[in-house]
Amino acid sequence: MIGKKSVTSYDVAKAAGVSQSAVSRVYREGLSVSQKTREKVLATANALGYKPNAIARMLITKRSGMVAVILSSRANLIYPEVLSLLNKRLSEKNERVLLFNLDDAAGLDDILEQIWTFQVDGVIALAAHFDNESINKFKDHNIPVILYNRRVTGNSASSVCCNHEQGLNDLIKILHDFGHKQFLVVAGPTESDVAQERLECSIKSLANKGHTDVPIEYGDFSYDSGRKAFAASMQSSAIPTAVICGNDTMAIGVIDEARQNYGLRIPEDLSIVGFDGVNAVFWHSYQLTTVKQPLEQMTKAAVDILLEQIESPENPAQLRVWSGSLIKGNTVGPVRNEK
Amino acid sequence: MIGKKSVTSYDVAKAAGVSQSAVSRVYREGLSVSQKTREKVLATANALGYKPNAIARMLITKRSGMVAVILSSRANLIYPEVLSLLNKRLSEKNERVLLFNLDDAAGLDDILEQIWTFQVDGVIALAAHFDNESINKFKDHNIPVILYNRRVTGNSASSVCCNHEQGLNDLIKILHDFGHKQFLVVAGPTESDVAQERLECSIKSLANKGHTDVPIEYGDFSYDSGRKAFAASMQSSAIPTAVICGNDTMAIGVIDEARQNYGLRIPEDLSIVGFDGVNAVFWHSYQLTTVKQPLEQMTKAAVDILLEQIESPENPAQLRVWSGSLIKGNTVGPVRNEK
DNA sequence: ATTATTTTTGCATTCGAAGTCATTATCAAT
DNA sequence: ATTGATAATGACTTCGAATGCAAAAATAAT
Repeated sequence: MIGKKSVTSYDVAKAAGVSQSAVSRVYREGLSVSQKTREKVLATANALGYKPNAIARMLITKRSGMVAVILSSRANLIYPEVLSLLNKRLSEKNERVLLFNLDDAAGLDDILEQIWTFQVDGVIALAAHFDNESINKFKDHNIPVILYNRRVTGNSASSVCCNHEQGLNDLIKILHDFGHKQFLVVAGPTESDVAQERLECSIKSLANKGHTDVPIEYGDFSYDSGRKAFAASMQSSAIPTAVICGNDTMAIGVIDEARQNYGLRIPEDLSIVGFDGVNAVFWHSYQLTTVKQPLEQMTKAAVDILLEQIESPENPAQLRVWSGSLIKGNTVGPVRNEK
Repeated sequence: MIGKKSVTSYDVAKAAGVSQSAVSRVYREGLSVSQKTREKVLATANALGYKPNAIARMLITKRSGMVAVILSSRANLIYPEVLSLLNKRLSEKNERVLLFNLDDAAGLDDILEQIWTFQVDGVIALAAHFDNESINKFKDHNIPVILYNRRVTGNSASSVCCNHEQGLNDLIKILHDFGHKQFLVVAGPTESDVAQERLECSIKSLANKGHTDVPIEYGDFSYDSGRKAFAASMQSSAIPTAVICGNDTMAIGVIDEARQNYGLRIPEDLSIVGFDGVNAVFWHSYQLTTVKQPLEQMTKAAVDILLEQIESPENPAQLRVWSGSLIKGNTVGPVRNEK
């Protein structure tokens, strides 16, 4: 019962009375095989239950048909959706997803090692801990990399990004036009590039409107960290009337903290904006004003660019940026006149 | 520049002045190599940047070092967490995750095909559309399968499950003890086994307490479907005082629908329970009473059992069940006396 | 020192499909 | 019928590491 040996192309060849090469040709595109042989091979292959061995094929063709996707298990709620979209698109292109979790810088070497040995065709990276030095290693190994929401200096890797600057400009314009003057920025973890970029864009955009020295609290993208950040801010001297959060989940935390522990009404007493556009922003209790990342476009482009680079590695790296779409929720309103 | 050819064991062998076999042996466990050669090989390998080619190794050893994880992109929020945990545990055991998305029955054949050709060492399945017939095919291919929250008749596959019956008994006992008599069950999609089992357990448990002919509304595990289900129920003749939901996300939808469109207070006017224990149940606006799946235990066991079956395929399939832990939120209370 | 024993080592083969190349069959044109 | 052009075919080699086996070296026992 362990004698289950798999059917090989030789078995099919023998049974069909042709050569192994013939069998191989039948299973590849655009190779010269007569109609007769093709049918004969397909028939016997079917009868024997033959399936080409992907491993053997990888070895000789140097194409594994696998793309490494690297992500953090961080609280950033959009990653599951991104992953699902990526997987769908990649499988349309006949590539599989080999998944890697990168939570702290320590695990990086291990993952890189595996990526080399598994000879993946390409890499899509969504992880936070991913330094420039590592990115350059991929060029040495001739493995194309697409960065998701992370620009890189130099031309070593392509990237697809949401236009955080534009999104935050939109959000901050609304707040500014409503007359807000006391802001709080709740930033994501410092090791995250996305968090960093959103923070910088926020500061810059606020400065453009004449708001400087805006206080900053740091969180880790999680609900609880949003609550803590707001609570900390309320202990300080500068009480905000508008909070700009590094992502939606923290924004939701801020909403709950403000309501529960400070009796504030949203948006009458406090305006709050987030970023990402996760499902929960539409929930009635929150209705967060935020910017939705164009995930479909971004993932589609990520896959398209990656495949293009796999086919033609000499093509230059490219950067593509999409604007997010503003979601007008119910968490922003005119500043209340302090008595 | 395209001449980047990878360093092979032969290259190392030549440079180190030993045979290719020697190099190979250095990289495997428990094979006879002298201290001297080991060091010599390791040193030159390091100098040349040699990394064993996993593909070639797979071909000869018949172990791919990859486990297929099959999941639906369904709204079930715990999957991302499960996936992350599985990935972590599997990588500890030196196995990688090859990811497959199964959303409708149509895609199943394609996925199976890929699983055979990629010679994965095992499969962990969390997907809804996964019929018994397919499960049996794995036995033919000698590929062990672990089902997540899905029991199978016969002994063809192992499974790890949350004890839905116990969890629902706990929840329903609370509702019953509070005097509820008018129930509504909001079930998940019929094609999901988890949804099906939770529905059956709910019906049975309610019947044990003397509640029969309980109305049922069906959703698809999403927030919106929870809202719709509750709205539909309110159109009917039997107005519920307690709602038992097939998962947390739908329960949250029910809460919002009840509050927003029917002006009901939770739990004073309506009691609601969910199932899963996702993060959002702790959010202040909801504080859902629910049962948390023991994900850590389940994922750990899934991986342990899988590895065991990979090592010893003759071992019988096993079923392991854990009780979930009750989360006492704030969405359950005594039934209000109708005027 | 000699034999017996164990440990190291390299040769040759294997895994399964793909691709090169020379050969043969097929068909059309003259 | 003969030639030329094209399509189809199979023998053989390749990818890179693992392993059975026999030979060689190192060690132990006598």
